[in-house]
Amino acid sequence: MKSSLTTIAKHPSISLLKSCTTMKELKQIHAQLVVKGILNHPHLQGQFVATIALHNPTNLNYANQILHHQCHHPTLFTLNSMIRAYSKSTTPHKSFHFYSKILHFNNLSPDHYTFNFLVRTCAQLHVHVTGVSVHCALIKHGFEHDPHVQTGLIFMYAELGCLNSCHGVFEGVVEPDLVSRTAMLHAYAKCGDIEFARKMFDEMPQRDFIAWNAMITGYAQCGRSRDALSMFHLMQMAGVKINEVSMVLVLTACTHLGALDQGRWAHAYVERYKLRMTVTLGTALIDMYAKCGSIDKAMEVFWGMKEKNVYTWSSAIGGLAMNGLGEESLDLFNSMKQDGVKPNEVTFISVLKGCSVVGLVEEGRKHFHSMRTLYGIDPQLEHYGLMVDMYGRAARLEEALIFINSMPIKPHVGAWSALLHACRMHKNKELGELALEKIVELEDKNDGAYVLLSNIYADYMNWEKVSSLRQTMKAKGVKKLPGCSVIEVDGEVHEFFVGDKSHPRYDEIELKLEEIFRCLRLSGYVANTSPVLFDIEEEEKEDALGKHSEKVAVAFGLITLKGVPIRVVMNLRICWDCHNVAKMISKIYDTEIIIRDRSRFHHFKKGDCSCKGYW
DNA sequence: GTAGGGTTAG
Repeated sequence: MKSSLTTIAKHPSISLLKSCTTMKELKQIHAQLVVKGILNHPHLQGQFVATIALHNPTNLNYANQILHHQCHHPTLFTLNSMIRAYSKSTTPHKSFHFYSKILHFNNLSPDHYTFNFLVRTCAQLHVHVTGVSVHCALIKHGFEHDPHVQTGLIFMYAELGCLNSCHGVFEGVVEPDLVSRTAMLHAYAKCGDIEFARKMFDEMPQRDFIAWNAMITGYAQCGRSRDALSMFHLMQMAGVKINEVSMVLVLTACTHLGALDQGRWAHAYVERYKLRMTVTLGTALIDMYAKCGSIDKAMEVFWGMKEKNVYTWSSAIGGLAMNGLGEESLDLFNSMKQDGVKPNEVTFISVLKGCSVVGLVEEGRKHFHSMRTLYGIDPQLEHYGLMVDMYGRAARLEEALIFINSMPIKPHVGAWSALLHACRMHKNKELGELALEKIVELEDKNDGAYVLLSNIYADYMNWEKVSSLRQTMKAKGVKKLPGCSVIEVDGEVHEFFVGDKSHPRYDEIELKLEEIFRCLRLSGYVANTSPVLFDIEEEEKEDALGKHSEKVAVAFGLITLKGVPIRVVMNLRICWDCHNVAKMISKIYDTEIIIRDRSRFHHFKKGDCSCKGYW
């Protein structure tokens, strides 16, 4: 018996399996096993099914069929492998089918592996009751104290947003180690308590590179990108090993900050230390370059990547669209399909942006419909919002309204906001009023909507309406989100909030701003004070406008960055006056200015902007 | 022969 087992384990089919890439090859081996009548050998069956199921997610159905039709007595190992494979798939709920099989066979009963994989499934599913039932089941079967299962549970409850439950599980861990502590740190960060996560990190008896990475992730995910970068520098100083995951995190932080210099530094670091260029790392690089205004470099990285997944393609398509290169983004979408990569809902967000930015309405409609007909993807609110935006930019406001009214789901703030933006762009007061009404119905403190409508009134010099809108905002307690702009100089990130004078070189900046406005006025600049809602004198309005964070950041850029393009990232949409000023500065000071606002890039050069006045 | 912590696009 022993010898026959060894023979089977060393069966050439098994070693062949590992290098199998195509379905055809797998089927050949499958046929051999069936012909030789050894598929039901417990050991071999497990190996075969597990290898197929885990090798490639598209093989899962095949593994499932084999199990269903040809394995009459599946082993625990085989069924566990199926649960494991489904827990990582896009249909994790199917894991439960195999769990019930384990319960159904009298000779089988779930073990610690079963529950470990099942807990992963629940984390993927994001269904609280299911998670809790699995937790109860594993207690019943006596695996509550298994350290692997416990860590899995902490991870699962973190995914479900139940910090208390994470805590409960962690308290039951007899000897917390590096792994369970890191899982807990991750849970705190994931559930929004970053300070406590940090406390936990600081109090850890030892920390390895994964613990550091988890802490950096925590900062990056709650929007504290600067802290994420500082943490990375501390990690370097502590002499901890830095791997490609750390660099993905650094790049993500750079992307959010628009910190191109530090992003370039990270790229150089990856090359110098020959870190593994994984798909994730490559994608993070593409996204960083694209969102920091260096789209050529982004595409260079993109074309240099051997392996690309749907994230990689979507990033590149979205990056091109964001940089105003709509046609190129659509070409790339075609290449993606030719490459056999199936687009998902995020890809279509990028594609629709590409259509919208160059006004390709018919093409956009075609892609929108293909989502459901060709790919079985139900459009989400974002997709509807982008369609409205597309009609709106193309000055087809009535069609935009018809589109909104024909939505099968209740139109959201985003759809109406897209219409309102279009109304501002094409100066349509009546539709603008309707859009605001709808937005306020849904979200009565939406500052952006009030500001936009008041801008429309201001375009018509209807100051009475501007002022009455201002009163309404006051009465309802609507507060404008303070503008903030970020600029990177010599690898250091400077943040400017509107009205904040705390920057150490603020006096110099103020002098520079005065100089800029003197030059601008000589060239015929008249401030467009319409975005200033306050009930103040014209001169003061101009002053408030002059202190918009993007202007302060650009002024600082002019002082510090001689002959280098000025790159600014801001949190709001750029206002019309700042847009105008940036155009003029680019001409008068003969400098390139690249501003990334909430929705897109503006490349200012020789008095013009790449957005051609549409944003 | 299976398992625990960190990563990418909106």
